[in-house]
Amino acid sequence: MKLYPISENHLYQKAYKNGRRASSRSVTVYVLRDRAAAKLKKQDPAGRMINRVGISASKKIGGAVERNRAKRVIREALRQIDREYDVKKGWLVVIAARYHATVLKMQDVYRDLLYCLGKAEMLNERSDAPQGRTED
RNA sequence: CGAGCGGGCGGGACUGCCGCGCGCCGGACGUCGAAAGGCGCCGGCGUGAGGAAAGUCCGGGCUCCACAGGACAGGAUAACGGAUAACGUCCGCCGGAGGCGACUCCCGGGAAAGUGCAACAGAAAUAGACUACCCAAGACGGCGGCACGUCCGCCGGACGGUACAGAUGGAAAGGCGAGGUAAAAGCUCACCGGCACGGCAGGCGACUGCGUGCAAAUGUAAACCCUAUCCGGAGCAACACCGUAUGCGGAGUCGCGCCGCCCGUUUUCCGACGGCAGGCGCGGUGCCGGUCCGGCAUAUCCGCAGGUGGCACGGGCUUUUCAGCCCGAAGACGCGCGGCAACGCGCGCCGCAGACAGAUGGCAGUCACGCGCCUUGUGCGUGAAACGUCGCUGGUAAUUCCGUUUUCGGUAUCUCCAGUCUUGAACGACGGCAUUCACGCCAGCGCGUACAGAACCCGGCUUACAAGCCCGCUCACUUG
Repeated sequence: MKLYPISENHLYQKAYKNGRRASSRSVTVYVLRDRAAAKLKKQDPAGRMINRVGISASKKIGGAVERNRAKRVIREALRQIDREYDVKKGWLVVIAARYHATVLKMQDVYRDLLYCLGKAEMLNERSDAPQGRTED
């Protein structure tokens, strides 16, 4: 999956204010239905629905090295989840890193993120979902 | 070996799978398009963080503001000589301070232009006279004398003279000695110290040594200040271009006075009122990012939202034009030469990441290094203890030989007992698939591998930094 980043600040504000929220010890996830999803689908050369994702790591969790590390780990976890599960499309997803995201291993962040996405009702039921990983 | 001083290196490595940014190539794919091509997708190749990328403290390049005006304000620097594109950086050197020394220092204009401040203590704080010392001269008072005067002698206090002594203080207007005096004082002299010099010698110079002269001079300039030198301001969120048809926000299309054209209302006219293009003056506003002077502009302008460039070395040439070639460059590396050094010159060679929610990663494994465990080990080594054998010491019984009448003494062999780490004495050698302990090594297991992420680009400074390694020098000792 290619990541489509959110660059507009007001979209972050909307997601924080109006989005569904789910948090764990390493990440907090905000999701909000993307009003521009249809337009983006039309613009997309492949004509697919996409999620726009923004990963936020504040200065609270550390310096530039720690913030980058948190973002990379979260991005990698999200990539694996997207490959192994059926994530709903057409949403704004904002993931805010918390302090533990800088310390934990990717597998731990993966579990946290999966839990949060499930709680935010972003996962479609898929019969082969949990076992899909092994079949690959 | 020990204790230090100065400088440098280093910044984990590899493999597999899955990914990311940028560039190039390929594609029979998707989409937009008339096409060229754009955007995407798939595949391949190349490339992709630091010594500090950090702090943003200095200096430059570059960009714009009016190519940068005048004055003031403000800021920075501060011995001297050099290096450099430049610097507050670097090198050398001078004086001072610290250290036995290697060496170090966020030590370095002016307090004989002015203003200020100097707590406490102390008699006194930048000048004075409290205690103290002194009556030689002068003044005053008292007493006495006679030759009675503008006289002489004695005494007094301190009007007066002095600043030697006085426990303080960072500092008491040089120190110490001699002379000198009524008492004293650089008042005079010798030595030492200080300051000055258009004096001599050395050095490019700061300065040093010598000489001559002088007696004025407490500290503080990280108090104001003065002197010299330098600095226009802001920064890539600069700035340029394309879109600005659009959205949002802000300021405004102006105020007063005078002149005056024209129009309207009213009016018989004069005149009054209103409108309006223009001119002049004053003001306002904006810009010339501190202020003033001076200048420009005055109707639309400014800011924020998008994209491209800046910008990933620069420039030029060319029918290989998504390419090729050439030249240059405060840049990196190597060699040579010059210089004590910073550094310079010449030659060779390289010429190297680039986003805009921000790429350079995730996971697994192997190895390296460090630390811990080592009651994880049929592991290895060393040491100690224990054990065994031999030796040795003491005792003991028997036997041989010698001395001896015998008791007994000596000597050698040997039995048994006790001992062989501190004693009365011995206090050593060897051994092990075997016991215990300690240390080290090798495996094994576990943990750790720092500080930290380019954002226009260079030169410095400062700060952060795990383990490890190297070079030069100093002091102390000669075996703990």
